[in-house]
Amino acid sequence: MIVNQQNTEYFSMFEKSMSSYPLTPPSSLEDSPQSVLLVASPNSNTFEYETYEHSPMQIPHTFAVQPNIMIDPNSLIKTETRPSLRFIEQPTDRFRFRYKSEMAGTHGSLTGINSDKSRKPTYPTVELKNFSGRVIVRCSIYQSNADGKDFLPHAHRLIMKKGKEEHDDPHDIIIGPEDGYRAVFQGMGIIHTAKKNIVSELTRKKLQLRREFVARKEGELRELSTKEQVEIKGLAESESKSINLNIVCLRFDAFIKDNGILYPICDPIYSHGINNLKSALTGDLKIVRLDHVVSPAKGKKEVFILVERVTKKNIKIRFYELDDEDRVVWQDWGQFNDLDVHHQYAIVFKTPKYRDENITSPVRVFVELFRPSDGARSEPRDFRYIPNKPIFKAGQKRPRYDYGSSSYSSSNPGSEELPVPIDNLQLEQSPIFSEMSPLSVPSGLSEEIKRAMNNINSDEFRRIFDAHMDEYVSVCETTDAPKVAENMQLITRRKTEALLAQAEKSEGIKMEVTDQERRMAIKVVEELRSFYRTTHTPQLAIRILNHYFLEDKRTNALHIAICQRDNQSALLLLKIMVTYRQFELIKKSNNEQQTPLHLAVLCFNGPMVNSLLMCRARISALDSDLNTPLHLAINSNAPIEILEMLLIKRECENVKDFIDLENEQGNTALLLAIEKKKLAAIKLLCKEGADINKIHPKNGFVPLRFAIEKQHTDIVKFLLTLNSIDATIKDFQNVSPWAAAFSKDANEEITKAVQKFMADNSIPFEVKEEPEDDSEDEMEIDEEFEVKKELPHLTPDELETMYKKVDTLTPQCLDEVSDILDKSENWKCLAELLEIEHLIDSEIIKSDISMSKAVLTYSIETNRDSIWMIRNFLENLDEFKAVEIMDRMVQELQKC
DNA sequence: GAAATCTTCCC
DNA sequence: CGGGAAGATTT
Repeated sequence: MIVNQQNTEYFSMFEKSMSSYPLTPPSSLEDSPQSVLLVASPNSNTFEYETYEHSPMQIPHTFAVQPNIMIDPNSLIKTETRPSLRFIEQPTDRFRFRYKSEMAGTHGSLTGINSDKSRKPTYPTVELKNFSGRVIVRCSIYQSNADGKDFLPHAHRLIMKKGKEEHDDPHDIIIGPEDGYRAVFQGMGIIHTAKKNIVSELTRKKLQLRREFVARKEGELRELSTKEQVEIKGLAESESKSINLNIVCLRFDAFIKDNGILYPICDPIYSHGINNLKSALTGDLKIVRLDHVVSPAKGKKEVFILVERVTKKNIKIRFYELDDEDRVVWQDWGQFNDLDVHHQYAIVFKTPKYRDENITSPVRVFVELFRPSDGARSEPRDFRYIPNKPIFKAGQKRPRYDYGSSSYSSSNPGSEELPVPIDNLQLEQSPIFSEMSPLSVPSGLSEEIKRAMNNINSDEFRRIFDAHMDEYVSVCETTDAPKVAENMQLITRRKTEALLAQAEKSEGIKMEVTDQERRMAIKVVEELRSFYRTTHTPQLAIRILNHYFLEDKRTNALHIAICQRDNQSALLLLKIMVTYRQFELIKKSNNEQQTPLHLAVLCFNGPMVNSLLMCRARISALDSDLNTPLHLAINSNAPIEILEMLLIKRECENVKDFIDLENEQGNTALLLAIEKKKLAAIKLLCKEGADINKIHPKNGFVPLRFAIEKQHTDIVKFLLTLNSIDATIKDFQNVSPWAAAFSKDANEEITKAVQKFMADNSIPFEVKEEPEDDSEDEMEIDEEFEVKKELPHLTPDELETMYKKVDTLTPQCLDEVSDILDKSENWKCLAELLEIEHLIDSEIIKSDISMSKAVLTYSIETNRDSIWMIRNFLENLDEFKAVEIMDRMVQELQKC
C-alpha cells in the first residue's frame, strides 16, 4: 500500500493538534481488501482519491439519467474510528443551470434528490462521523466523472444567496455536536459559465486551490509565483476543452482550521452527477406524440414522433418487450438516419421487425428514446405489434385448400389456422357424431338436431333454434333444387325491397355483394339442402360449408347472407354450423378480417347480431383495423340496441375482455363514442365498466380531454359526474384535462363545469385567468371534500361486503338521495324494482314527506339487505350521483 | 447560407 | 419557477 508522503505528514499533524481524537494512521489501511489511496492530484492540487476495486455500478432499469458514480469511502474503509463524511441527502440529479444574465429574478435552488414539491424541500446534506468538536464542512462544484476518480473542479459556479449577496463556492459551513454533525447546504444555485469565460473561471478556482495547498504544505499563506500562475493557466486552458458543461457534481470536504489554514480530516466525498435540464445533451428525453402506435410484425412501418429536444447524432429509438416479471425479453431499434431527425424535435423512423414475424394476435411492447452518450431514456410509450396482413393468392378459381376443419375445435382461439386439405378433414371426437345415424326423412332430422342440441350447453341457443325450427325444416324439405334457388332469390329480392325502404333512413344496412358471391351462397344452401336429403353425414356438411369461399375476398356463404341481410339463409347456415359444433366457422373472417358479427353490426342487423352472439361469436374479434364489433357499432352509428346487445353479459366472453380494446388508431369504443358525440352510448359503456381514465397511446389524452377538446359540453358534464374520473391525468405534454378546459378557446360552459368539479374535489387551481374566489370559503370546501377524494377504488365484491355491514342510511344521505329521486321521479321505478308499488297508493302518499323518502325508508325498515339492492337499482336507473352519495356514506361509516 | 448550439431575454 | 423563444455565435 502506497501512501503519499504528504498524507502521512498531515495525519501526524492532526494527531498533534487533536490528540484527544486519535486518527487511524494510514498504515492501518494496508490490509484492507479495497484500498484507497490518498494522493495529491497534480492538476487540481487538492487531495484526490484513487480507488481500486469498488462495487460495480448499479444502473436501475427505470429512467436512469446518470449512473450514480459517487464512491462512498465509508464502504471501503474498515475502520470504525476514523472521521468520515457520508451523504444524508444527495443533491437532485436534474437541475437547470442558469446563465449569469438569467440570475436577476429569484430562481429555484438546488434541492435534495428526495425533495418533493408538495412537502418541505430537502437540501444536499452530509454528515461527519467519528469526530467531536467543531469542524468546517465545505461544498464545492466539481466535474462529474464516470470512473469515480481524478475529480477536477468545474468551470461553472456554485453560488449561494445570503440576503442580497451571492457568494461563489466554496461554501464553508461550521458544524458541531449541536447540529448532529450534519451540514445542510441550502439555497445554492448553479451558474452556467459562458464559453468565453471558462478558462478564466477555471483558472480562478485552480489558483485558489493551489494557494490552499501551498499553505498546508508550507504552513503559511503566500501569494503564488508567476511561474506557478502560468502553469495553472496552461492547465486550465487544456482542461477547458474537455470539460462537460452539462453535468457537474458536488464535492464535500471536512476541515479543521489551524492558524488560518484548512486541514482536511477525512476523505472528500462526491455526489452523483447533476444534469443540466436545459441542455439537449442531458435534458429529459420525452416522446410527446406518435402518429402510429401499431406496426405489423414484419416492421418497416413508418412512424412520426414528436420529441423534446434531441441531438440527431445522439439519439436512438428503442423498442422492447417485457415479460410478466418485467424482464426484457426482446429489444430492437427504430431505423432512421440524421436526415430523419427534424430540427431536434421530430423523428421519422421505421419500426424494427418483431422477434416473431408469425404472431397471431397483437403483442404489447414499449417504445422509448435512448441517448447513447449517457444511457438516459425517456418514459416508455405503449406500442403494439400485430400479425402481418395475410397474403392471398388471387386468380385461382378453386382453392386447393379449404379453411376450417377439426383443427378449429381443438386449437387456441384467435389464431388463424392453416389451411387443411379437404381430404384430410377429420371430425372432432364428439358424442354427437358417433350417435348419429343417417336419416333419409327430413322430419326426422329435426329430432336428431334436437338431440344434438342437448349436448350444447346453452339455453339461449336452444331458444333461438326452436324459434326458427319451422323455417329450417321447410328449407330442408324443399326437394327441388331449382326451386330452392328460385326461393333464395325470392327471399333475397323481398328482403332487398324491404331493406331498401329502411336504407333511406339509415346507412350501412346492406353491404354490396357481387353476383359471383351471391351465386356461391345460393349454391352452398342448395347443396346443404340436397345433402340432407341424401347422404347425410356431418363430414359432408362441414365439407360443403368449407368448400365454398371466394379466394380473393375470402367471403363464405355466411358472410354473404349477412351482407345481404338474408337472415333466413344465414340462420340455416348458423344452425348447421352449431349442430356440428363448428363454432370456429362462425368466427371466420373475410379478407378484411371481418367476422360475420362485424358484418351483422355494420348492417345494423339486430336479430342477426343476437343470433351470432348466441352462437358464441366473439366480440373481441378484430378486423384489419383492429376494430371490434363494438367499435363498428359506434362508428357506423348503429342503433343503441345493437350496442346494448353487444354488452349483454355472456358466459363465453367477459365484457372486460373487449370493452377497452384499442383499434389501430389507438381508440377505444368509448373514445369513438365521444368523438361521435353519442351520450347514450357513452353512458352505456361507462356503466358496463369502460375505463374512463384510459390514456390514448398517441398523445396521452384521457377521454375527458377529448370531450373537452371536441367541445362536447354535456359529455364533459356527464364524465365529471363519474366517481372514478381523474381529471388530473396529464397528457404527454404535461397538460391535464382541466388545464385544457381553461384554455382560451374552451367554451365557457365547459370551463365552468370543470371549475366546479375542481372546487368540489379540492383540486388546486394553477391557472392564471382564474377569477379569485373567497379564499376562506374555498378552504372550507376543501376540507369537506378532502374525505371525498379519498374514496378508494373498490371492487364490486368489496363494496358489497361494506354495504352488508350497514343497515340504515344516515339522515343526511337519505335527504340527499330522496332529493335526487324526487327531482328525477325515478322513485317510481325504484318502488317497482323493490316490488313495493302498492305503497304509492297507500296512505303514505298523503303525508307530506317526499315519496322518495317514503319508498326508501319503507324498504329499509322491512328488509335489512335492501340498501345494497337499492344502490344497484339506482345504478340501473342511471342515478349515478345518488349511488355516489350512498357509496360515500357507507365508506365513511366503515371508517368510524 | 443553413442548421445547430449557445446565450440572453421574457412571461 | 419552468417554459419558450429571440438573438448571437459557431459549425
